Amino acid sequence: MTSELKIYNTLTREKEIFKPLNAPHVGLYVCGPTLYSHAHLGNCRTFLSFDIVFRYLKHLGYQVRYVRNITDVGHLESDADEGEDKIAKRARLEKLEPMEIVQLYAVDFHKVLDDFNLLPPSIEPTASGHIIEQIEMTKKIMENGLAYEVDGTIWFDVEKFAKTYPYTELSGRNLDEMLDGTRDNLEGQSEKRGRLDFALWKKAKPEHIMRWPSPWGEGFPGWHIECSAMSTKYLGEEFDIHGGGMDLIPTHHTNEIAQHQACHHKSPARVWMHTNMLTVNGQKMSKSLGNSFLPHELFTGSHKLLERGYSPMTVRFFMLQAHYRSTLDFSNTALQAAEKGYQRLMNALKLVGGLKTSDTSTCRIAELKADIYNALNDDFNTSVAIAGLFEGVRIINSINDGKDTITTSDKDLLQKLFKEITEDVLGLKEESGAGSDKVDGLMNLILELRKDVRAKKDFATSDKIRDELLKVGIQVKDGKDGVTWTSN
RNA sequence: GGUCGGAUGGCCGAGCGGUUAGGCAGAGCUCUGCAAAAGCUCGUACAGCGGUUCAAAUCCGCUUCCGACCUCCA
Repeated sequence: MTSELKIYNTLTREKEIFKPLNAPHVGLYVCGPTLYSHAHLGNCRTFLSFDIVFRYLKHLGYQVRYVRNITDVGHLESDADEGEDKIAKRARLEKLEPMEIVQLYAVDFHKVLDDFNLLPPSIEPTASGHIIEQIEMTKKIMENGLAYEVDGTIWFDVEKFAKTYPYTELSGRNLDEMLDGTRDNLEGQSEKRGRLDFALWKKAKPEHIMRWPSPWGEGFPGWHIECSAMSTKYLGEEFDIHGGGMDLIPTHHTNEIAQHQACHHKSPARVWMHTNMLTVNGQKMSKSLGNSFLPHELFTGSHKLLERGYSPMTVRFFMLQAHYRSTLDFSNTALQAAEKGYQRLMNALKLVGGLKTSDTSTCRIAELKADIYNALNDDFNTSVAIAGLFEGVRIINSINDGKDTITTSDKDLLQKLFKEITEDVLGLKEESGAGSDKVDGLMNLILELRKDVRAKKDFATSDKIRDELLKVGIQVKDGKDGVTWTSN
């Protein structure tokens, strides 16, 4: 019926047919957030993209174990040796326990992802909960001769590693140029042998709050080792998909692969997926540039660049209208367009169940279904899938207007398709107050009264009801077959 | 500076060798007490300059802009 699922693999730079290592099981690992501040919208886009991957794989019948870590230790501010743990620094500033901060942002993070209707991952491991695994992995890399100790800190020997393994495989960079470009700065970097070397384990300074005992003294794990340790623990030495934001490719993911190979002599993931950045006025949204949006600023419209607020589902739909490997630019007009489109889609979804059926169909539902699945199979092309859905919207409205007809079996197919793609795969849901018994009851009463006054041609009262309802976000529509209403 | 990506109609955004993307906005029509909604019709775009080809938004080259990475970043 439809094509096979193809996924763009950063490693090979092409779309490949997806073949799980141990079907029907699929292992998916995504680099999660570092919890030292609120997650901004750019972060959300990445997790949303992988939410689609997770949902669609499940929809196709795979049993997916989706692991997304939480980084609550490590992550140095710079790779200079006076680098300070980001979380510890923030803790000192706010006079809070590091774990208190982590907790604060973790709660916020989960709340936001829930607002966006992201499915929780199967496992959400924390770095602090896997110190032992990280130490064990570091030991093994040392045994394999690819790491060395300098004063309680363990460094990964990139140049030595690169003699037997393709270190720059993922980034496509030229190793010699990378070494050339940085060699000048080696002075003052006395601890490590090569400028590209990175820490697997860092010695803790006396003032350092987060610290754990290790064979090399008290310290904390390096910036990349957590993902290697945790992905191996929960998904095995080799698994199907590893993902994250594009900006992780040259350093984090490159080093992750290196560590993993140095330890297990094989590459961790078969497919590497990377999402593109969210931009504002053409520039990457990032904390350091100060152009990042917090989700709640977007929902309430409190950000200075926003004219008003936009609902989580509007934003979700907006992001899904672009492909995950393209940049997506954020603006008021784009958001407003998405809001309208999203509402139109949801209205059709509500309409489809009540469509009148006929003996014949004047629309081709099977074809529409194939188009949508082909789009999703083509590297999760939600943009094209949504275009297909809008073709369905047109069909639904047209049947509803009595201009097209549909058979019972076609209607069932269309309804199933709409429900599954919109709700299960794209994760869009109705978010208005509609649907609750109380609101429905109130609306039925109000519309009943309005019907009475209209029968008496009291249009002044009739219009007043309609206008006042509109002010609270409920739109009344007088159709041929009675009155309907929508809420936003 | 090095490396790698982009430039698509008023806006957002797919497509990446030949066929309509889609959404929003705009215009007209139908329906309607009015409105809204919905349907139909219309806008015929691919940064510029060369080249390859029967055929290019899509491939190649050059130019101009823009961005990302090279330092933590989703």
